[in-house]
Amino acid sequence: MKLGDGVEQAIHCVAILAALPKDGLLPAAALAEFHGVSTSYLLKHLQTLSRAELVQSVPGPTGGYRLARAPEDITLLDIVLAVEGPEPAFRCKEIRQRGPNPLPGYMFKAPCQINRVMLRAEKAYREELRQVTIADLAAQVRTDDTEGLIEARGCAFFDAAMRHYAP
Amino acid sequence: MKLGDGVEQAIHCVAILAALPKDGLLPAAALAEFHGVSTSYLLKHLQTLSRAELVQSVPGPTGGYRLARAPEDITLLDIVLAVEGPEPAFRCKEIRQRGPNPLPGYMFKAPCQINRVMLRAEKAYREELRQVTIADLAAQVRTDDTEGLIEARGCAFFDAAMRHYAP
DNA sequence: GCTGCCCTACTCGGATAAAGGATGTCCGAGTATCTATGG
DNA sequence: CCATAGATACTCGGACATCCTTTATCCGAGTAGGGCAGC
Repeated sequence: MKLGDGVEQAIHCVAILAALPKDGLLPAAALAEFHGVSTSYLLKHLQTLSRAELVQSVPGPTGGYRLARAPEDITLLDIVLAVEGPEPAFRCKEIRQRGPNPLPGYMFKAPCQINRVMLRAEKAYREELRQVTIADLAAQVRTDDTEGLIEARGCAFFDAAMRHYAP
Repeated sequence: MKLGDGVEQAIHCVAILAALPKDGLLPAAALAEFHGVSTSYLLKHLQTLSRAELVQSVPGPTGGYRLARAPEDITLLDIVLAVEGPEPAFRCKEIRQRGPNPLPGYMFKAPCQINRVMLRAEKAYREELRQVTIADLAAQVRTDDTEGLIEARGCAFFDAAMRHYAP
């Protein structure tokens, strides 16, 4: 039961991308430097997000990353599943069917109770994440940032690194 | 986001232990054979459960494992936390505070929104597991096992391997 | 002076090494049973 | 015949290799912009 650091990085990056204007564009190197993490490693996760069609990659010298959808349409669950993989954390190996003298398989047509409960718990977990969008997150940050300092830092950063997307 | 196989093994073992009589006792080798898993590896997890005081270990030639509490007092959450560790799956590294020109720490007295949401989701996950006891699980299995075949297999197995606990 | 072409430099993308944790194995400490011996 | 002491064999417990997933890195493919030559 451990989530990789990539999840946190990915979420923060998507949140940053959501904060810049419609045609904004940020290269991976800038995102990595801003968060103080390894560029090449962050690229890996950004590529994953790109394959999941959460962010869009623009190649070329003035390229970078931008959101592929509106912030309201990206949930935390989308990001977590993209980075960590969609399969559930608990995977029933059906060890109840193994052992020296296993009963025939049709005896176990009812799903393993343990598996059911574990998946139900995981469903609750995902449901919580599904209800939070990147837009919600941004709104919360704006509420907390009463003095506007965090936003100011972001603007300074954008000025230095941001590019414009010309479709 | 991946749970080790040890979790499944541990839960099944606790469920088996809950099914035998009050003074019943099963050695780890028997549990491993019944589930078709590595004995030494299962021992590792049984020791963990023992340290968490979910099961009780009895040394000696007629020793083995038994439950340390009533099945009603053991939840799935207890087992999962014992095996996987109590710390949350998502650990906020506060990368928002890192980077080239970080703002002073007091700016971030409000907890990271991302962290808050992730922990809330995990709380929901744990709450689901907390509400299911080993006794509930056993009751469900009995309901599904209309023909009593699974129970019969269990009895045959117990006859061969079970010992009695003399306090 | 303007236009078109080529070269360069910077971006993302996937394939490739290194590290950490999970998995699997081994040997040591302890105890109830069995055996043998003495009363 | 009974009790007791010792040896034995089987149990759990923790320390030790091994493997695989995760983490981190590097080099290659592609593209927009700038420079240069030609018109």
